[in-house]
Amino acid sequence: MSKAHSLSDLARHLGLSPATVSRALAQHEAIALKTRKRVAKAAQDLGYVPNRAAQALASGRSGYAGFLLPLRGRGLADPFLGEFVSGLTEGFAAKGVELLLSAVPREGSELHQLESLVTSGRVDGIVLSRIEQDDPRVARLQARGFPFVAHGRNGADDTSYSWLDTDGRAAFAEAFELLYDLGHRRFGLLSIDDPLTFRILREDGLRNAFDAKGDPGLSLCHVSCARYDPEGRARAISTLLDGPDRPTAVLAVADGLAIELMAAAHARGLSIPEDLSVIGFDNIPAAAHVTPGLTTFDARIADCASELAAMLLARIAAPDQPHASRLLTPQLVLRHSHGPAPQA
Amino acid sequence: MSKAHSLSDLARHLGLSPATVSRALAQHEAIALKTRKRVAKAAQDLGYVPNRAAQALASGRSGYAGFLLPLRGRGLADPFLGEFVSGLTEGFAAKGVELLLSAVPREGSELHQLESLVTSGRVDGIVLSRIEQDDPRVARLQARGFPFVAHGRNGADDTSYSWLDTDGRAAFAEAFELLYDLGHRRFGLLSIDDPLTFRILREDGLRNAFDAKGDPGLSLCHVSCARYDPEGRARAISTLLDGPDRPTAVLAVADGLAIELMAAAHARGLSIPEDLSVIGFDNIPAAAHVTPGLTTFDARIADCASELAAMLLARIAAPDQPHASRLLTPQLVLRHSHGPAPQA
DNA sequence: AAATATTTTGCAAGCGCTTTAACTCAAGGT
DNA sequence: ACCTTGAGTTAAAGCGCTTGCAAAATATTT
Repeated sequence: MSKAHSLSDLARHLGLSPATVSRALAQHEAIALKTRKRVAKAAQDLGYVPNRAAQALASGRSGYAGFLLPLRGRGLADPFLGEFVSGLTEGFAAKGVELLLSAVPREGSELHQLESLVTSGRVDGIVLSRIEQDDPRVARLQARGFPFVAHGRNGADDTSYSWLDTDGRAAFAEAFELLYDLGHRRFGLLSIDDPLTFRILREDGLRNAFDAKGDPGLSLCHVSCARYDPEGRARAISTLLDGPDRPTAVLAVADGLAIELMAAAHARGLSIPEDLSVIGFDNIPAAAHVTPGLTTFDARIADCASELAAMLLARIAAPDQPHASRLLTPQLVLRHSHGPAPQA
Repeated sequence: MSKAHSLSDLARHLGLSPATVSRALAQHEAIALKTRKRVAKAAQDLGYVPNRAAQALASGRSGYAGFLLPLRGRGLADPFLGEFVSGLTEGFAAKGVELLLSAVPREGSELHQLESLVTSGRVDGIVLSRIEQDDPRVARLQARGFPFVAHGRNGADDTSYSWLDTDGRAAFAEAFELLYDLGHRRFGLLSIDDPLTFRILREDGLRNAFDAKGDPGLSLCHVSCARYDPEGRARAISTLLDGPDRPTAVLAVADGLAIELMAAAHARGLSIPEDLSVIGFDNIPAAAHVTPGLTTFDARIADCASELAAMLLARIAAPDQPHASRLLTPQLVLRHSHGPAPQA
């Protein structure tokens, strides 16, 4: 049994035309079911695997989905990205699509990369993560009419593209209520200063809940730092911990920040949760391993990612459908980094 | 200035033939440097980006490198894989190549996946990680004469393919000496039971150093567990910790195992390093964050990965060159999980 | 100036597949 | 018996690029 290396080999072997074989393999309705089965069997037996480049060239679709991996920061060693990309890969794999990981150089322009990814036809669609306010990537892709889905959204009810997001606003409000009920009155908010929408929404959630109390005894110390600047983070944490009237409870917009805060607190001889309650966001694996376990919100990152993969494939298949959006409510994971406010 | 969407558009615009433009963009020597510059400028100005599928089809090279991501286990949330894939992506990106992440389904066959990846022409080369003894993937790829590089090696001096490895044998011997000099005599070895070569080499290193002492007062308790089985790990750890003559020093073949061991020891009221010294391998980020900091070997995973990327590209470019191999010596990172043996 | 060497460019043939439009053939209708 | 119809199949035209070979243009030699 000789191997079939190309469609026409296979067609010849079957006594059919390449056109029919191509359609049969693609499960076209027009081809008799019997023929389809016969072709599938022969393909299997002869070990025929279609050439991807030829398929792509002829059909105009590459069969790949793209993700831009920022090399700034920790890359996939960032627990968020690791889990996210893993989830994407799995979500796409379920539909036989592979993920093209395109690295954004440390100093390079993400937009330029996007442009080339799109116009070279390397991918049929793109997943964007960590959406910023008025994200230029979104604008660019929209202008091109290129299929994409985003993890995160520009405004609270943006329907101009397809997105999936975790309701950080509700989550932070919930966290505030929890801590308030535990007697906390001096709050800290540890955030970042990029225009990432997730931190803005989380901050909003806290601030709204805070303001809604109308309690004059309440204070909120909001500090933020650059995302990739360890010293900046240390400074922000120091502002929180070393100022007068140190907060008794701090919400951090991401687990990584929360964990750093905990370490800094320990270094200062504070104990958690007795002296300081800390709540994070995302539920990265480290949150469970740290001592005490970090109370945080489970964003189910991998699930979000595979859902996004499915959404993208749907968009690619039907670009004219209205945009889908999905707001997931993260579950509060109660561990041991929060507790009653210390007695004054 | 109208956009050039295809090579021939660009050629027409320049008054050259597509052939010349193609060669000019590829920096062929045969094309006058002046022409090359002129073409490059025009391409830039008109925003021309070559179609990747067409290039691939015509040239027979896809321009992608492949990596099989096992979905079993933690995917990229596994700190090793996250760092590794990050490093690969970066290494390839440096040469303008992208990484195709092909997921291996939880229950699927990695070999089948490999086969299809290769014969469909989706990738020009493949990076294999976590090599096993007599790894079937290696055999398959060798049989096909398909370019690949491996992280890890079959035997200590295998020259039948290109690999890069971390000298775990030397490392574990070094760790043993360190602990021996600190007075430890009862040793534990926490390993896994897959036929992965890295654990075999590390075990070897320890055992050789152990045997070389010829000290009758020395004992070694070697336990192992399945890689993805939490209960199995717990059992193995229990064997180590709860048996008679508990070891005073344990080497774990991977940081993850070491960290689990530390947690289990803490749970049993043992303190580290007073009651038990622990040394791991890889230096994953968590090793630094755990308390006490884990003494381990820095495998510089990301660097290995980018080096592997470069090696693969070299192989793809010159498949007939002799195989390269590289043995890196990991640095011992002294933190606080090891110390003098407790007094009997 | 002719002949030869050298550099530079172009022609044309694919690469292996998809897809439009057309074709064949057997069954059903009148 | 003839036309219609629709199911099943195919011929042929690309998709946008690379590349072997040949041709044209220019430089060098005699």
